[in-house]
Amino acid sequence: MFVRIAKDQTPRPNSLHEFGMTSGTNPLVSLIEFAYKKGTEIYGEKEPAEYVYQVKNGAVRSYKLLSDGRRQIGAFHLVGDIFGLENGNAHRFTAESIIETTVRLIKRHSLETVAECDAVVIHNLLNMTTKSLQHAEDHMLLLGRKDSVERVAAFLLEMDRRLAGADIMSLPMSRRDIADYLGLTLETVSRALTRLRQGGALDFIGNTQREIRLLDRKQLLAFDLKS
Amino acid sequence: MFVRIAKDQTPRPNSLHEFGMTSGTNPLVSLIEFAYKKGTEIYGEKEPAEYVYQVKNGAVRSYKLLSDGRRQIGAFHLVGDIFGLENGNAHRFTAESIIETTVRLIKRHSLETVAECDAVVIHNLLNMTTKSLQHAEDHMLLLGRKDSVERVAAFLLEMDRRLAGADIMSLPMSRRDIADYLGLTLETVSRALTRLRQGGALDFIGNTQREIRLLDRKQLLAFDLKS
DNA sequence: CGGGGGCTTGAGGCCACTCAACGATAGTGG
DNA sequence: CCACTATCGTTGAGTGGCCTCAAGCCCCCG
Repeated sequence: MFVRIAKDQTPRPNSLHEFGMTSGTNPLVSLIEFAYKKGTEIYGEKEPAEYVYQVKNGAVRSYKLLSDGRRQIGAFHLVGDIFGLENGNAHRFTAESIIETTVRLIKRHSLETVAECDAVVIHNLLNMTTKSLQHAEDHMLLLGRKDSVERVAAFLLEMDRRLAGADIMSLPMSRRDIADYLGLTLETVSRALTRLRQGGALDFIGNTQREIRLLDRKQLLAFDLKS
Repeated sequence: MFVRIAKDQTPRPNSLHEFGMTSGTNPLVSLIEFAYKKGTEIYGEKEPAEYVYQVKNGAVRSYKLLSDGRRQIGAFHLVGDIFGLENGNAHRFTAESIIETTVRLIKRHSLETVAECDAVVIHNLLNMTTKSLQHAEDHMLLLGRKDSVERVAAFLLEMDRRLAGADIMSLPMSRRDIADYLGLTLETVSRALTRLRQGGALDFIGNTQREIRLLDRKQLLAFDLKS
């Protein structure tokens, strides 16, 4: 692991911009980068929330554990996503890198300082929190009321949307991660994928099973019978 | 159904206070009351969000539906709770009164107008949204990874906490509501309650089955093995 | 080449669901 | 006051979907 100060001043997918700040607005906000090897804990549940994070490269899982080891992944954070944003003082999830991952860090304290003065910033914080809430609400419906094939279909469509673009999507997470996200076991996820493949909705590419091409989005959407 | 202007000026559990406003601060905010009979829709999913609501009396369920009728209740709103607060323009749940219910209404537009000027108000909006998010996150763990008895135990403890006080808690919602909140069927909820009763964790009071006395909170907490 | 991790597939079991019957309660109208 | 009905809750029997356990394959990597 190594730390380095962000050098590139390209104002592209920039944390400051995400929060509604221009680079010049506030020199208080320190913006550093940090790299994690695959499977490294970024922060733990109930740890004090010192930083807010943005994925620059890689992918992150946020999860809760029960004492006997059962795990529920609440969200995957992909390139560009901001995570670890807490309103209280402690993190409510454990966050781990799924693959080799680089994140941008913002000191929470400095963000709060800015937020107090700047209505735009706090407005953006509200928008981000609302987005997380919306995702959680949809996920409750999935976890409470959908069967395994419906869950996997919804997952694929979500990843297709969020991995934005590529005809073939390359999933960073394992079957176990997907299972713990969908409230299933890895075997059930595998069987659901097989059924969808046999039904012609998708196909595996390459020799690893994490590259998937969606052949029939309509069929997947048919499993996504929202309201 | 009837509408009437709120007469009582007791500044006690007052919507304005909840949003961080004193009564005198802003005369723009209209504060009216509305009464719903049992089982009445307050607003529907995807309807434009014109009002924000606070339960004065009664209880409300917020739910999403799948096209084939499967229902997931995302939250119960009890006395004092604020609901229907959206950041976007549309409601993301359908809200229905569970029993005869009186709510206070605030025009969303007027709230937004105030929020733009008042940092305290928008800060409170952020806090409320965060609270909802936290609840949803915990509920995902329940729906994804807990068995039926654990879910029912968690539900009872939540209601015990939120119905605040009374030794005997009087649940406003039916077994079906509880089931749709916990991602179970009503029969499974009933069986879980029976098991907990036979285990000595609780007891039914009266001839209706909705009045429950918790006899052994420790036993219930033992099912609530969080992290 | 051996070992380990990830994925698939099969066999069997269990927990929650489905279907059904029954009792209790509350509301309704004669 | 008493049927009559509808609603709600419990309980039982049987089913089914997902989980558990296990084996085997493939790929990567030392």
